[in-house]
Amino acid sequence: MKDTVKKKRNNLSASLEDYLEAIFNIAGESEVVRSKDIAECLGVAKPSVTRALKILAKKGLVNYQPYGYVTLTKSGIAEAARVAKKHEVIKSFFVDVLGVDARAAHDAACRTEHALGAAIISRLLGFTDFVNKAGRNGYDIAKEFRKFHKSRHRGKNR
Amino acid sequence: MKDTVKKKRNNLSASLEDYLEAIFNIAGESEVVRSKDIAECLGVAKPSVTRALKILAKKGLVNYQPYGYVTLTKSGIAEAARVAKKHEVIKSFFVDVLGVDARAAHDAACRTEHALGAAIISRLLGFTDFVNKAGRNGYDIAKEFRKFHKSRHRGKNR
DNA sequence: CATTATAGTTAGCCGCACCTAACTCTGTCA
DNA sequence: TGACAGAGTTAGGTGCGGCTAACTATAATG
Repeated sequence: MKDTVKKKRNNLSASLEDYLEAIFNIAGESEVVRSKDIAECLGVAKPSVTRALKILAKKGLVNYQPYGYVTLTKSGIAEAARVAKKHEVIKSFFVDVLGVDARAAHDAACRTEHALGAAIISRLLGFTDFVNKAGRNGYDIAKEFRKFHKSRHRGKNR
Repeated sequence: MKDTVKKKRNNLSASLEDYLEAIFNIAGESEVVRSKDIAECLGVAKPSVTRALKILAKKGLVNYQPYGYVTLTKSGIAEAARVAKKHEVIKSFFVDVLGVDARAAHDAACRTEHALGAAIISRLLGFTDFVNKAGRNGYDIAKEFRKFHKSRHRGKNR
Protein backbone atom coordinates (compact mmCIF):
# COMPACT_ATOMS: atom_id res chain seq x y z
CA MET A 1 0.00 0.00 0.00
CA LYS A 2 0.97 3.53 -0.66
CA ASP A 3 -0.07 4.62 2.81
CA THR A 4 2.63 2.60 4.49
CA VAL A 5 5.21 4.97 3.05
CA LYS A 6 3.12 8.06 3.56
CA LYS A 7 5.13 11.23 3.72
CA LYS A 8 5.03 13.52 6.73
CA ARG A 9 2.55 16.18 5.62
CA ASN A 10 3.11 19.71 6.81
CA ASN A 11 -0.57 20.45 6.57
CA LEU A 12 -0.30 24.20 6.36
CA SER A 13 -3.38 26.39 6.39
CA ALA A 14 -4.05 28.55 3.36
CA SER A 15 -2.98 31.54 5.39
CA LEU A 16 0.35 30.04 6.41
CA GLU A 17 0.98 28.99 2.83
CA ASP A 18 0.46 32.62 1.87
CA TYR A 19 3.07 33.77 4.37
CA LEU A 20 5.53 31.17 3.18
CA GLU A 21 4.98 32.09 -0.44
CA ALA A 22 5.38 35.79 0.33
CA ILE A 23 8.69 35.16 2.08
CA PHE A 24 9.83 33.08 -0.85
CA ASN A 25 8.93 35.79 -3.34
CA ILE A 26 10.49 38.60 -1.34
CA ALA A 27 13.65 36.57 -0.86
CA GLY A 28 13.86 36.24 -4.62
CA GLU A 29 13.93 40.00 -5.02
CA SER A 30 15.24 41.80 -1.98
CA GLU A 31 18.34 40.18 -0.50
CA VAL A 32 16.86 40.27 3.02
CA VAL A 33 13.32 39.60 4.16
CA ARG A 34 11.89 41.95 6.76
CA SER A 35 8.74 41.42 8.75
CA LYS A 36 7.41 44.69 7.40
CA ASP A 37 7.85 43.56 3.79
CA ILE A 38 5.79 40.47 4.46
CA ALA A 39 3.07 42.55 6.05
CA GLU A 40 2.95 44.90 3.07
CA CYS A 41 3.06 42.09 0.57
CA LEU A 42 0.09 40.35 2.14
CA GLY A 43 -1.77 43.45 3.26
CA VAL A 44 -1.87 42.45 6.91
CA ALA A 45 -0.79 44.19 10.10
CA LYS A 46 2.64 43.53 11.56
CA PRO A 47 1.52 41.54 14.60
CA SER A 48 -0.11 39.04 12.26
CA VAL A 49 3.27 38.49 10.66
CA THR A 50 5.04 38.00 13.97
CA ARG A 51 2.58 35.34 14.96
CA ALA A 52 2.77 33.56 11.63
CA LEU A 53 6.56 33.55 11.77
CA LYS A 54 6.52 31.91 15.18
CA ILE A 55 4.24 29.19 13.92
CA LEU A 56 6.28 28.62 10.77
CA ALA A 57 9.44 28.52 12.89
CA LYS A 58 7.90 25.91 15.17
CA LYS A 59 7.13 23.85 12.07
CA GLY A 60 10.74 24.13 11.00
CA LEU A 61 9.99 26.10 7.86
CA VAL A 62 11.62 29.43 8.66
CA ASN A 63 14.59 30.58 10.70
CA TYR A 64 13.20 33.18 12.98
CA GLN A 65 14.54 35.05 15.89
CA PRO A 66 13.08 38.22 17.36
CA TYR A 67 14.21 41.40 15.62
CA GLY A 68 16.20 39.41 13.06
CA TYR A 69 15.84 38.92 9.35
CA VAL A 70 13.76 36.01 8.16
CA THR A 71 15.12 33.14 6.10
CA LEU A 72 13.56 29.93 4.89
CA THR A 73 14.88 26.57 6.03
CA LYS A 74 15.56 23.87 3.51
CA SER A 75 12.14 22.34 3.95
CA GLY A 76 10.64 25.83 4.03
CA ILE A 77 12.11 26.49 0.62
CA ALA A 78 10.77 23.21 -0.70
CA GLU A 79 7.31 23.89 0.63
CA ALA A 80 7.25 27.50 -0.57
CA ALA A 81 8.45 26.47 -4.01
CA ARG A 82 5.69 23.93 -4.17
CA VAL A 83 3.08 26.60 -3.45
CA ALA A 84 4.68 29.11 -5.81
CA LYS A 85 4.73 26.47 -8.53
CA LYS A 86 1.02 25.85 -8.09
CA HIS A 87 0.42 29.54 -8.37
CA GLU A 88 2.43 29.72 -11.55
CA VAL A 89 0.74 26.71 -13.12
CA ILE A 90 -2.73 28.04 -12.41
CA LYS A 91 -1.93 31.52 -13.58
CA SER A 92 -0.37 30.25 -16.80
CA PHE A 93 -3.43 28.21 -17.53
CA PHE A 94 -5.67 31.22 -17.05
CA VAL A 95 -3.50 33.47 -19.19
CA ASP A 96 -2.20 31.17 -21.92
CA VAL A 97 -5.22 28.95 -22.35
CA LEU A 98 -8.26 30.91 -21.23
CA GLY A 99 -6.92 34.30 -22.29
CA VAL A 100 -7.59 35.99 -18.95
CA ASP A 101 -5.63 39.18 -18.32
CA ALA A 102 -2.55 38.84 -16.14
CA ARG A 103 -3.87 40.81 -13.18
CA ALA A 104 -7.13 38.87 -12.84
CA ALA A 105 -5.28 35.62 -13.42
CA HIS A 106 -2.85 36.40 -10.62
CA ASP A 107 -5.65 37.23 -8.18
CA ALA A 108 -7.61 34.12 -9.03
CA ALA A 109 -4.47 31.99 -8.75
CA CYS A 110 -3.86 33.37 -5.25
CA ARG A 111 -7.27 32.17 -4.18
CA THR A 112 -7.14 28.86 -6.01
CA GLU A 113 -3.61 27.68 -5.29
CA HIS A 114 -4.52 26.33 -1.87
CA ALA A 115 -7.44 24.31 -3.15
CA LEU A 116 -5.87 22.10 -5.80
CA GLY A 117 -3.84 18.99 -5.07
CA ALA A 118 -0.72 17.78 -6.79
CA ALA A 119 -2.54 15.45 -9.18
CA ILE A 120 -4.75 18.10 -10.69
CA ILE A 121 -1.94 20.64 -10.77
CA SER A 122 0.18 18.18 -12.69
CA ARG A 123 -2.56 17.64 -15.24
CA LEU A 124 -3.19 21.35 -15.50
CA LEU A 125 0.47 22.01 -16.15
CA GLY A 126 0.49 19.24 -18.71
CA PHE A 127 -2.54 20.65 -20.40
CA THR A 128 -1.12 24.15 -20.65
CA ASP A 129 2.09 22.72 -22.11
CA PHE A 130 0.01 20.68 -24.52
CA VAL A 131 -1.90 23.74 -25.67
CA ASN A 132 1.28 25.73 -26.13
CA LYS A 133 2.90 22.87 -28.00
CA ALA A 134 -0.13 22.27 -30.17
CA GLY A 135 0.10 25.88 -31.31
CA ARG A 136 3.47 25.10 -32.84
CA ASN A 137 2.03 22.09 -34.67
CA GLY A 138 -0.48 23.88 -36.83
CA TYR A 139 -3.69 23.88 -34.79
CA ASP A 140 -3.53 26.71 -32.26
CA ILE A 141 -6.02 25.66 -29.58
CA ALA A 142 -5.81 28.88 -27.57
CA LYS A 143 -6.29 31.02 -30.65
CA GLU A 144 -9.21 28.98 -31.88
CA PHE A 145 -10.79 29.12 -28.47
CA ARG A 146 -10.49 32.90 -28.38
CA LYS A 147 -12.40 33.10 -31.66
CA PHE A 148 -14.97 30.67 -30.33
CA HIS A 149 -15.38 32.62 -27.11
CA LYS A 150 -15.74 35.94 -28.87
CA SER A 151 -18.35 34.75 -31.32
CA ARG A 152 -20.29 33.17 -28.50
CA HIS A 153 -20.29 36.50 -26.66
CA ARG A 154 -21.52 38.33 -29.72
CA GLY A 155 -24.31 35.83 -29.98
CA LYS A 156 -25.29 36.49 -26.39
CA ASN A 157 -25.60 40.26 -26.72
CA ARG A 158 -27.79 40.53 -29.83
CA MET B 1 -18.52 53.73 -15.13
CA LYS B 2 -19.61 50.25 -14.25
CA ASP B 3 -19.33 50.95 -10.55
CA THR B 4 -22.16 53.43 -10.58
CA VAL B 5 -24.60 50.65 -11.25
CA LYS B 6 -22.91 48.19 -8.93
CA LYS B 7 -25.17 45.39 -7.78
CA LYS B 8 -25.84 44.70 -4.14
CA ARG B 9 -23.45 41.89 -3.37
CA ASN B 10 -24.52 39.22 -0.94
CA ASN B 11 -20.94 38.61 0.01
CA LEU B 12 -21.36 35.15 1.42
CA SER B 13 -18.48 33.37 3.06
CA ALA B 14 -17.30 30.12 1.52
CA SER B 15 -18.93 28.29 4.39
CA LEU B 16 -22.33 29.92 3.91
CA GLU B 17 -22.15 29.24 0.19
CA ASP B 18 -21.64 25.60 1.08
CA TYR B 19 -24.76 25.56 3.25
CA LEU B 20 -26.78 27.22 0.53
CA GLU B 21 -25.55 24.81 -2.10
CA ALA B 22 -26.29 21.84 0.13
CA ILE B 23 -29.86 23.02 0.69
CA PHE B 24 -30.25 23.52 -3.04
CA ASN B 25 -28.99 20.03 -3.79
CA ILE B 26 -31.08 18.33 -1.12
CA ALA B 27 -34.17 20.23 -2.27
CA GLY B 28 -33.57 18.83 -5.74
CA GLU B 29 -33.75 15.28 -4.41
CA SER B 30 -35.79 14.98 -1.24
CA GLU B 31 -39.03 16.97 -1.33
CA VAL B 32 -38.32 18.52 2.09
CA VAL B 33 -35.06 19.78 3.52
CA ARG B 34 -34.31 18.93 7.12
CA SER B 35 -31.62 20.42 9.26
CA LYS B 36 -30.24 16.97 9.83
CA ASP B 37 -29.85 16.33 6.10
CA ILE B 38 -27.80 19.48 5.74
CA ALA B 39 -25.59 18.46 8.62
CA GLU B 40 -24.98 15.03 7.11
CA CYS B 41 -24.43 16.41 3.65
CA LEU B 42 -21.75 18.82 4.85
CA GLY B 43 -20.31 16.62 7.59
CA VAL B 44 -20.91 19.15 10.36
CA ALA B 45 -22.75 18.97 13.67
CA LYS B 46 -26.37 20.05 13.93
CA PRO B 47 -25.79 23.25 15.92
CA SER B 48 -23.57 24.49 13.12
CA VAL B 49 -26.52 24.14 10.76
CA THR B 50 -28.89 26.00 13.07
CA ARG B 51 -26.55 28.92 13.26
CA ALA B 52 -25.95 29.01 9.51
CA LEU B 53 -29.69 28.92 8.84
CA LYS B 54 -30.25 31.91 11.10
CA ILE B 55 -27.63 33.88 9.25
CA LEU B 56 -28.95 32.89 5.83
CA ALA B 57 -32.47 33.78 6.96
CA LYS B 58 -31.29 37.19 8.10
CA LYS B 59 -29.81 37.70 4.66
CA GLY B 60 -33.11 36.77 3.09
CA LEU B 61 -31.83 33.65 1.39
CA VAL B 62 -33.76 30.95 3.23
CA ASN B 63 -37.15 30.73 4.91
CA TYR B 64 -36.39 29.49 8.35
CA GLN B 65 -38.43 29.10 11.46
CA PRO B 66 -37.45 26.99 14.44
CA TYR B 67 -38.38 23.33 14.12
CA GLY B 68 -39.68 23.84 10.60
CA TYR B 69 -38.56 22.62 7.21
CA VAL B 70 -36.11 24.77 5.30
CA THR B 71 -36.87 26.34 1.95
CA LEU B 72 -34.91 28.73 -0.22
CA THR B 73 -36.27 32.18 -1.01
CA LYS B 74 -36.26 33.43 -4.56
CA SER B 75 -32.93 35.16 -4.14
CA GLY B 76 -31.65 32.15 -2.19
CA ILE B 77 -32.43 29.95 -5.17
CA ALA B 78 -30.68 32.36 -7.51
CA GLU B 79 -27.60 32.50 -5.31
CA ALA B 80 -27.49 28.75 -4.74
CA ALA B 81 -27.89 28.06 -8.43
CA ARG B 82 -25.02 30.39 -9.14
CA VAL B 83 -22.78 28.45 -6.76
CA ALA B 84 -23.98 25.07 -8.01
CA LYS B 85 -23.33 26.18 -11.56
CA LYS B 86 -19.76 27.13 -10.70
CA HIS B 87 -19.30 23.73 -9.15
CA GLU B 88 -20.60 22.02 -12.24
CA VAL B 89 -18.45 24.10 -14.61
CA ILE B 90 -15.29 23.40 -12.68
CA LYS B 91 -16.00 19.73 -12.27
CA SER B 92 -16.80 19.33 -15.97
CA PHE B 93 -13.56 20.96 -16.90
CA PHE B 94 -11.61 18.60 -14.66
CA VAL B 95 -13.40 15.53 -15.94
CA ASP B 96 -14.00 16.28 -19.62
CA VAL B 97 -10.85 18.20 -20.38
CA LEU B 98 -8.22 17.12 -17.88
CA GLY B 99 -9.47 13.56 -17.54
CA VAL B 100 -9.58 13.59 -13.76
CA ASP B 101 -11.79 10.94 -12.17
CA ALA B 102 -15.22 12.09 -11.06
CA ARG B 103 -14.65 11.74 -7.34
CA ALA B 104 -11.44 13.78 -7.25
CA ALA B 105 -12.97 16.32 -9.61
CA HIS B 106 -15.94 16.76 -7.32
CA ASP B 107 -13.77 17.26 -4.26
CA ALA B 108 -11.53 19.76 -5.99
CA ALA B 109 -14.54 21.62 -7.36
CA CYS B 110 -15.94 21.94 -3.83
CA ARG B 111 -12.77 23.65 -2.73
CA THR B 112 -12.34 25.79 -5.85
CA GLU B 113 -15.87 26.98 -6.48
CA HIS B 114 -15.65 29.78 -3.93
CA ALA B 115 -12.42 31.14 -5.35
CA LEU B 116 -13.29 31.83 -8.97
CA GLY B 117 -15.28 34.82 -10.15
CA ALA B 118 -17.91 34.98 -12.86
CA ALA B 119 -15.52 36.07 -15.60
CA ILE B 120 -13.17 33.12 -15.26
CA ILE B 121 -16.04 30.68 -14.75
CA SER B 122 -17.59 31.91 -17.97
CA ARG B 123 -14.35 31.38 -19.85
CA LEU B 124 -13.87 27.97 -18.29
CA LEU B 125 -17.36 26.91 -19.30
CA GLY B 126 -16.70 28.22 -22.78
CA PHE B 127 -13.46 26.35 -22.99
CA THR B 128 -14.97 23.04 -21.92
CA ASP B 129 -17.73 23.50 -24.48
CA PHE B 130 -15.11 24.34 -27.06
CA VAL B 131 -13.15 21.18 -26.30
CA ASN B 132 -16.29 19.04 -26.44
CA LYS B 133 -17.34 20.66 -29.69
CA ALA B 134 -13.90 20.36 -31.23
CA GLY B 135 -14.07 16.62 -30.65
CA ARG B 136 -17.00 16.44 -33.01
CA ASN B 137 -15.06 18.37 -35.66
CA GLY B 138 -12.25 15.91 -36.18
CA TYR B 139 -9.54 17.02 -33.76
CA ASP B 140 -10.35 15.63 -30.32
CA ILE B 141 -8.42 17.89 -27.96
CA ALA B 142 -9.20 15.93 -24.80
CA LYS B 143 -8.20 12.66 -26.39
CA GLU B 144 -5.00 14.06 -27.79
CA PHE B 145 -4.15 15.55 -24.43
CA ARG B 146 -4.67 12.22 -22.74
CA LYS B 147 -2.12 10.65 -25.08
CA PHE B 148 0.25 13.54 -24.48
CA HIS B 149 -0.11 13.28 -20.72
CA LYS B 150 0.42 9.53 -20.68
CA SER B 151 3.53 9.60 -22.79
CA ARG B 152 4.91 12.40 -20.66
CA HIS B 153 4.34 10.28 -17.55
CA ARG B 154 6.08 7.31 -19.12
CA GLY B 155 9.01 9.55 -19.84
CA LYS B 156 9.16 10.61 -16.22
CA ASN B 157 9.28 7.11 -14.75
CA ARG B 158 11.99 5.52 -16.86
C1' DC C 1 26.48 59.55 23.06
C1' DA C 2 21.74 61.04 23.37
C1' DT C 3 17.76 61.47 20.65
C1' DT C 4 14.38 59.86 17.84
C1' DA C 5 12.18 57.48 14.09
C1' DT C 6 10.98 53.10 12.67
C1' DA C 7 10.73 48.09 12.98
C1' DG C 8 9.15 44.47 15.71
C1' DT C 9 6.79 42.49 19.68
C1' DT C 10 3.32 41.72 23.31
C1' DA C 11 -1.19 41.77 25.08
C1' DG C 12 -5.60 41.45 24.32
C1' DC C 13 -9.92 41.92 21.51
C1' DC C 14 -13.11 40.31 17.72
C1' DG C 15 -15.58 37.47 14.27
C1' DC C 16 -16.06 33.15 12.05
C1' DA C 17 -17.01 28.48 12.06
C1' DC C 18 -16.54 24.52 14.08
C1' DC C 19 -17.52 21.46 18.35
C1' DT C 20 -19.97 18.96 22.75
C1' DA C 21 -23.35 18.71 26.35
C1' DA C 22 -27.64 19.43 27.70
C1' DC C 23 -32.11 20.97 26.94
C1' DT C 24 -36.74 21.38 24.27
C1' DC C 25 -39.88 20.36 20.87
C1' DT C 26 -42.58 17.12 17.94
C1' DG C 27 -44.62 13.24 16.09
C1' DT C 28 -45.46 8.35 16.75
C1' DC C 29 -47.25 4.38 18.91
C1' DA C 30 -48.86 1.44 22.54
C1' DT D 1 -53.04 10.25 25.96
C1' DG D 2 -48.70 9.79 27.74
C1' DA D 3 -44.09 8.25 27.14
C1' DC D 4 -40.26 8.10 24.27
C1' DA D 5 -37.12 8.57 20.23
C1' DG D 6 -35.14 11.56 17.51
C1' DA D 7 -34.83 16.21 15.43
C1' DG D 8 -33.66 20.81 16.58
C1' DT D 9 -31.97 24.41 19.65
C1' DT D 10 -29.31 26.81 23.26
C1' DA D 11 -25.26 27.60 25.82
C1' DG D 12 -20.79 27.78 25.95
C1' DG D 13 -16.02 26.27 24.60
C1' DT D 14 -12.03 26.09 21.02
C1' DG D 15 -8.76 27.41 17.33
C1' DC D 16 -7.59 30.40 13.67
C1' DG D 17 -6.43 34.63 11.79
C1' DG D 18 -7.26 39.07 11.50
C1' DC D 19 -7.01 43.76 14.25
C1' DT D 20 -5.43 47.99 17.56
C1' DA D 21 -2.84 49.97 21.31
C1' DA D 22 1.05 50.17 23.70
C1' DC D 23 5.54 48.73 24.63
C1' DT D 24 10.58 47.56 23.34
C1' DA D 25 14.54 47.05 20.42
C1' DT D 26 17.39 48.79 16.75
C1' DA D 27 19.54 51.88 13.92
C1' DA D 28 20.33 56.45 12.11
C1' DT D 29 21.46 61.27 12.94
C1' DG D 30 23.01 65.31 14.99
